[in-house]
Amino acid sequence: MKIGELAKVAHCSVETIRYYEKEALLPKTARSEGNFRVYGAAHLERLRFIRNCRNLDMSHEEIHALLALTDRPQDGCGGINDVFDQHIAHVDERIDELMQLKQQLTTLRQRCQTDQSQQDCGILQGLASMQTEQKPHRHRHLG
Amino acid sequence: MKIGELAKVAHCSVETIRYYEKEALLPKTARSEGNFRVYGAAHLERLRFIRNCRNLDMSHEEIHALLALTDRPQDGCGGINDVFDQHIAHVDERIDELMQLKQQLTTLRQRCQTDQSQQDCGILQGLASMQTEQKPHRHRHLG
DNA sequence: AGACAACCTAAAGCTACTATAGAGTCAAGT
DNA sequence: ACTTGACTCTATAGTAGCTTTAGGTTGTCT
Repeated sequence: MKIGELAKVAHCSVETIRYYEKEALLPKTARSEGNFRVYGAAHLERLRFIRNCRNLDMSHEEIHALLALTDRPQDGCGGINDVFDQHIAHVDERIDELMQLKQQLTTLRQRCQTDQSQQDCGILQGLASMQTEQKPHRHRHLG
Repeated sequence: MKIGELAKVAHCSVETIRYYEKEALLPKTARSEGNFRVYGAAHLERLRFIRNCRNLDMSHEEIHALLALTDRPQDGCGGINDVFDQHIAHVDERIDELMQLKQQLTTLRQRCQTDQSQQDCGILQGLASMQTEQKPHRHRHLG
């Protein structure tokens, strides 16, 4: 199977596959005579694994960790569970942050209900006058 | 006021201020004899505005739009309200996505409660076998 | 033989910064 | 006067996870 077909069955772009190879999430493949990448079932399985992890918003770092763990099947799955639990914790944190954010936005939004003069716009007043504060920086891969 | 002092009172880094200038969120300032940037109260106000928007997770694009609107005070604040409403909608969408994600993660997590063999690990089985699907791509600045 | 799709590599672009390198400015202390 | 140290300057690269672009090669069809 060539890269285009793999991309189709795995529902991702050709460029993404080449990118994963460069990032060592996927191994380097054999090449055809004309220097085309050649893939088999094992590659598809690994790519599916990666794409599923990405759909769960895991970072490449987390996926690398998972793949390294699965490369040592004799170790059991405790480490895998740990990576998973940490990721769930990340998602929880981000949800909490966004809920607070929404609260702030809604409160501010209520300060201007109509299309009035900018002078009187409660949103603009709020944005200009709020005390700017430091935000604790968050987990980047969850935005 | 020099850049270091502005950074302190606005609670952001010197580098961020220079970056905002390059991005045209802040105007180019006058310079001192020794080529240092010189700021006044108006700059501080604008920077506070920007930082407050960023704390509300608005993108530079959104902030540019807001600033352009405030540069025409005679237009009223309807456009500003629109930008705000759209941003709130973005946050809502992202919260919904993360809630669904959490649901998936939790379900998957329940498939493996103990440190067992990888062969039997329900999480690994899930990651390997789930149908990979296209995700609608989300608003980048909310992660 | 010529056209066209699919493939190749390398490099730049995206967001919103942060970090680094190397050089210049300025005020205080000796 | 000289040095030290804090602050400033510009330019460049790095971050995550791709996407896009440019320019060239391979393979297939007519």
